[in-house]
Amino acid sequence: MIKEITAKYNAEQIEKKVTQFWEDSDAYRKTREQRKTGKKLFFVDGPPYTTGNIHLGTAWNKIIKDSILRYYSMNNRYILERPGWDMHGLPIEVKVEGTLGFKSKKDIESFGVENFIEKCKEFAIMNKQAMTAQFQRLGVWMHWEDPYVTLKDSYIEAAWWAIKQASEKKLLEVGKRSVNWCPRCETAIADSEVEYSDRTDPSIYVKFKVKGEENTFIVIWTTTPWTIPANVAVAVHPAYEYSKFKAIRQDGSEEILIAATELIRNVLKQGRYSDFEVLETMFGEDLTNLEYESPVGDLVPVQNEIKHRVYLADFVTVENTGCVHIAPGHGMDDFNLGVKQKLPILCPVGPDGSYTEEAGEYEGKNVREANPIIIKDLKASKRLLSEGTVTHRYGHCWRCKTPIIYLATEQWFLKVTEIKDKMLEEIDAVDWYPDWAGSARFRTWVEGARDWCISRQRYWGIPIPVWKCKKCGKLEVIGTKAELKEKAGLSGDIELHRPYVDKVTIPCECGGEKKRVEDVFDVWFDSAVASWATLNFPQTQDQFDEWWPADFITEGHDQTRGWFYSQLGASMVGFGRAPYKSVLMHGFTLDSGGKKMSKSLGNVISPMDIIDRFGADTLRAYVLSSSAPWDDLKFNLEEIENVSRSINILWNVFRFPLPYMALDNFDPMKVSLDSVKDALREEDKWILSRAQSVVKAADEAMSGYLLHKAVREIMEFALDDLSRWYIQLIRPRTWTEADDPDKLAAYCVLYEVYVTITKLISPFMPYLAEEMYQNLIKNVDPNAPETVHMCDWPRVNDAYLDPELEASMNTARSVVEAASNGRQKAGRKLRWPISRTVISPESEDAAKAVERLRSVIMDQTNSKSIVITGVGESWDELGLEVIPDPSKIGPVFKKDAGKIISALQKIDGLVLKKAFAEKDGFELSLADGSTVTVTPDMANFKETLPEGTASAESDAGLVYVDANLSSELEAEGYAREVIRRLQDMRKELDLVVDENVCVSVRIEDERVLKLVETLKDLIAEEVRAEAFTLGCGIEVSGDLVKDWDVEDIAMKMGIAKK
RNA sequence: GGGCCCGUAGCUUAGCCUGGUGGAGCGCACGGCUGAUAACCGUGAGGUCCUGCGUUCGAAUCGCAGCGGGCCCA
Repeated sequence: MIKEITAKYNAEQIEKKVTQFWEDSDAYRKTREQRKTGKKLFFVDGPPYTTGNIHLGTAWNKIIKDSILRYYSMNNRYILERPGWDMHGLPIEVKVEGTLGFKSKKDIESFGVENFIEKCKEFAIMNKQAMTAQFQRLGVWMHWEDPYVTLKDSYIEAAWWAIKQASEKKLLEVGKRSVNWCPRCETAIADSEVEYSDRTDPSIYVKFKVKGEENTFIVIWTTTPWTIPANVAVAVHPAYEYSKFKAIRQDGSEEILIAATELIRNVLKQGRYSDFEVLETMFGEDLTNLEYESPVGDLVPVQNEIKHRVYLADFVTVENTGCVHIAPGHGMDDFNLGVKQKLPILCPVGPDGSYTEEAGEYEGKNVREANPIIIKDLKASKRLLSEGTVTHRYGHCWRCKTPIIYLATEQWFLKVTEIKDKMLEEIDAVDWYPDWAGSARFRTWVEGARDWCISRQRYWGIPIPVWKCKKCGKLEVIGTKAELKEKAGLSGDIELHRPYVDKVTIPCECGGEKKRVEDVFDVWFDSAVASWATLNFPQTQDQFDEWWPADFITEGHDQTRGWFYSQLGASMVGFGRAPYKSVLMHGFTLDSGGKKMSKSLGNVISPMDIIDRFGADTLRAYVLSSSAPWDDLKFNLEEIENVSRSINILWNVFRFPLPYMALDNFDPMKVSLDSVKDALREEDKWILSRAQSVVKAADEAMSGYLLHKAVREIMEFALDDLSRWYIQLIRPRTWTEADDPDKLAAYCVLYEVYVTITKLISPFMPYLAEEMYQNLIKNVDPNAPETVHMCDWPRVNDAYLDPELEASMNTARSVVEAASNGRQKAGRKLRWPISRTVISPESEDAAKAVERLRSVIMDQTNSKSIVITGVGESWDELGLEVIPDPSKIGPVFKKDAGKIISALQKIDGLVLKKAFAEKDGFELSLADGSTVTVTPDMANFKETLPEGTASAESDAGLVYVDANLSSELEAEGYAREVIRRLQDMRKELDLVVDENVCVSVRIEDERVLKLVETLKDLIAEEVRAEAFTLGCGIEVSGDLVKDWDVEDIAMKMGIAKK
């Protein structure tokens, strides 16, 4: 049977109870199991890093996923969705280093790689467990017991398999390149791991002395003085004009400088020269023979072995000097130019960011610390033209925030540039939500992509499965653990992590021994293989054949460069196609001011705090409804409170009929909607239609992943249509005590609508939906599915759809609002009945609507009758006031005009208007007995309201409220006032709803007393008074006695409990 | 510096694709209701639709330029 429920929505209690229920009933597993015959849907979860607690962004991400999957499941999709965990990589190494107090790789080496790896593993597993619990509290249904984890050997094999594919397809390459390097982590990092932020660096102009020319210098500019020891060339633009000019100082000293002509003034300003004289102009290409001397040759001997020259390059811009310092060991462009021109790739800097022996005098110094020393040396050798600082965007390591440097080192690359065209084709084959996520954003990113540096000189990651012969240099790429064991001649099991796998050697054909190259993969490569790793490929084939590729994935827009990209790249290598068919790109969570949440700004909001305060369903409803998925979400606590209030109303809606239904033993299994068909009122049909329309709208929204629209539609229906309207309309019906069909009809309709709405909210507010479902449906129907999440999504029932009725109800609601407005103008409270509400409909449709919903309007306006005039006609009781027009009367009647005006104002407008309608003049009698003829242009008309009435506009047309009181109406008004106050006192006494009482009421005003006496029985019945004394000067007593002022009439009321 | 997205009332937003007097919710003020009651309803005030220029009879809507915010990149 349907049960009564708690007065207040208590999220914590409900969520606890439902969680327990889901667990006890094995609800998740059964729900998936039940859809086994449905159409398959393969979802791949983008794995969060196991580095700590979940944050608002990851919460939103999982909530979106869960809502969509629940919706799909209810639509009979058989879903595969293992949650994933990204458990390798620098993010975790850096955290573990932090807890151990490590500062560099040396600390790790002395701690022992094996110990370090175990710590990383421990850390990742611990966080995985904590984060799992947090996701579960959000109500997210995924296969938590069997997630995919990147640290498992089987997962590692999935990555190895991919890299072997790359090798076989000649897409894997090893070579020396200039890469982003973190001197703290002592590893290469990918472009995608570089984070840009402002930083202040030196800004220096340096003079490179031209060989064989006295006192002549090329001027370059740099923000990295530490790269000067690695300089091998200067680049100029072939098409720019350059000048050789004499720069003269105040003291008369002179130098001959070379720079772009346009930038001469800048160079002069920087060097504080006072005058100049151009000696010669030329194009960049004319400068290529120029040779120059290193400014630090004395300190860095290797510099003296290099022939420094000027080269041409298109990347040179008209900034600073137009001559660019080239150090191929320390810059991407520099490196490329170096390769092209076969320049020496000088890189006198070690992995820890300190100069090597090659740097001569600077050996051992850290490059950042070396900046001021080099500046000092340049100054000493008179090669420094100017010195300053500049604040610019500079790359930092995404994990430890150390400023990156570029180092030319040996690295492994995936040759993305070779498969780029096919990748772009695949982008077009994928469905993107919104469309521009793929067509604009992702496409632009892929178009600009470079080869992907996938090697890292670290410990905690998937080891790169390449074994290299120490003797002959031959490389061997291993695809699986079995292959490795076979080739190495191993029998027992091995773990594929470092350092264990490093110990495995493979005999080489040449008689030598192959050892693994020491690098591990870029952690982005881990998640890149998730779509097949989660299907246990390459270990098994059947699941892969059955499910791959993914039907759907969804992640934040930062994943354009991340997971959307890495997956596409790896999958192109492995299978030559995209691993996903459709992608929803969602936004970021920002603080209320639109700034990103970060620890340093101190504006981070924990989703767990929100759940503790408001519950998971509230957080879910909030993040889903407050913005379109792809827009950023400005987190706003006030809005959470609003959503919380809305859910409380939904709870009240749900709760409202339960006591009555319980009292009446209403059993929806026995009384079907069909059986009360004939008793349905218009409003019943209306809410049934509305429910269908909402299902339709929600379906439409969900088909484009417009979760915000779906949730808004549903909530609006619950609040606006159900709570604010339908329930108000049916309240009196639920109070009738007899078993009349009218009440039953209301129950049945309400029940039907509740069943629908319970299912509608279930993907979005799964806990609340379950709580409602168990009481409303499972309690009365033992054959119903065990959980609401096993139910089918409501299907639109066209038989209930009645768009015309929905439109009519809107009109009727507008009329009621207008009447309410009119009452306010007339000063009559709703409690006091009015004799008539008059509606002057402006269209046939409006008239029909009002006619059809006459009884609704009558009830809600508390009117004794509803009068509808003809379409377009005014209410015939309106008066017509004549407004004379002095500007027309004056010229005709001159000094008599005043008399005419006052006479016109006095006559009945209706008479005058009628006369004008018949002929063009009216004989007006003046006060002195004479008559004049006035013409239609001399008078305007204004409608006037009868005494005691007021009007307001509605969608249907003008609405008039006749608030004039008859003694019957007045009696009822006072009676209602008395009833309401007695009810108030019953409430105060905390009486049970049907508890009888004894009531006494003293009214001093004789006239009012007489009026009230006429309705004494009604009052007694409404307040359940067994004994009711009413009179003037009587004794008032009881358990509660109160004095009241009712519209300036003093009353004393008492209630005595039985 | 580039790509994409966002900018509408104090706050959160609809409308923008397809041009025609900007609509909600919250908050505020006033009023109402009182067997959902720590709930609910009505009315009102509140808008340079980020700014400027352009297209057009007409621009929140289309175009261009700029400003602010976000993500990504250089």
